[in-house]
Amino acid sequence: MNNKIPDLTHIRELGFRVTPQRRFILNALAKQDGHTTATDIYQIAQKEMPTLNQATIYRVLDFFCGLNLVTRSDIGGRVVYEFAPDTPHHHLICRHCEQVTVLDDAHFEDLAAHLLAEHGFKADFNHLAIYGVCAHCWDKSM
Amino acid sequence: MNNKIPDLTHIRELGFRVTPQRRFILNALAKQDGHTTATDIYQIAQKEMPTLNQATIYRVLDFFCGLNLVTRSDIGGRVVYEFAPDTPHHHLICRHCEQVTVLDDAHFEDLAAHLLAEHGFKADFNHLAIYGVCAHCWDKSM
DNA sequence: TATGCTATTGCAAAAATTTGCAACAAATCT
DNA sequence: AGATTTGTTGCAAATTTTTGCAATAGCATA
Repeated sequence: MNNKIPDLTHIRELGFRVTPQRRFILNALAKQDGHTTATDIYQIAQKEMPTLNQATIYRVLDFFCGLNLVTRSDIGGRVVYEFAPDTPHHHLICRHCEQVTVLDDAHFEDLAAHLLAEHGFKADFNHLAIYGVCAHCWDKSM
Repeated sequence: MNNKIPDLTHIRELGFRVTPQRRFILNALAKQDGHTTATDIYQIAQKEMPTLNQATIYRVLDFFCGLNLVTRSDIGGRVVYEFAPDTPHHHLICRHCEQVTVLDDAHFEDLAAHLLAEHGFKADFNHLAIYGVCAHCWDKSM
């Protein structure tokens, strides 16, 4: 469980505002620790902050993604959000069992250097979703 | 423009059916040559195949993605589909100007080998969307 | 060519997501 | 603390996407 309460104050220096809605949503994501749906957050809000509007949830989620405070990915057809951990990482998603494995960012350093040298493109590999077949499912199909 | 008419008959051998709807949607994607929205297809259908239902479009698009005949990606917040070209490729997307550059699959071979050796994960890097800043925008911001 | 099985479609309703706009409320300045 | 500015929210309507189910139509088999 990801228990640390995310710090939101620094966004003020970027010209944005710290609002109760934003605090609530970021905390909700941090507590969920994993793949959270916009609807998940709405349901949590029904109990703890019933005035929170759905549209706001979508807008805030989008806002956080733009700041890389939150990552958005499409896992198994569902759009899920995740509080962005301090260490960048990625997901290996098995097409068979949909099991998700965390992959360290280090694997992408070579590739990033390559893209910069060859295309002048400064890539930030932020929370990539890589599909394939995991070892377990691969064994079974043989 | 991608003018070749995609072959759909081989899916029959997989136990699926070749329907006019599927043919129409795949051809539409092939003709569009690029990032096509579900709504784009619906609008084309209004003229050329008015009976085609929206739900069918989403279902068929999903079906094609599952077969890797079509790729689905999230570019600038919009979900776009693309007829899967014979040569696998990826997209470099600039966060500033949203310009999309095509990147050859070859860059990922090392990484794929690495994932297989270390995690036993057979990755298929199918049409990745890599975000970052392109050379042009990077220059301007300095 | 006719028949049967069942994958696929259309329809309609539900659910999810986006958008414009007026009201609200953070943050800054006095 | 009060006034001002303008980034954000709530609301309601529009749009997009999903879902259950009955009807349809591929296509394999005879």
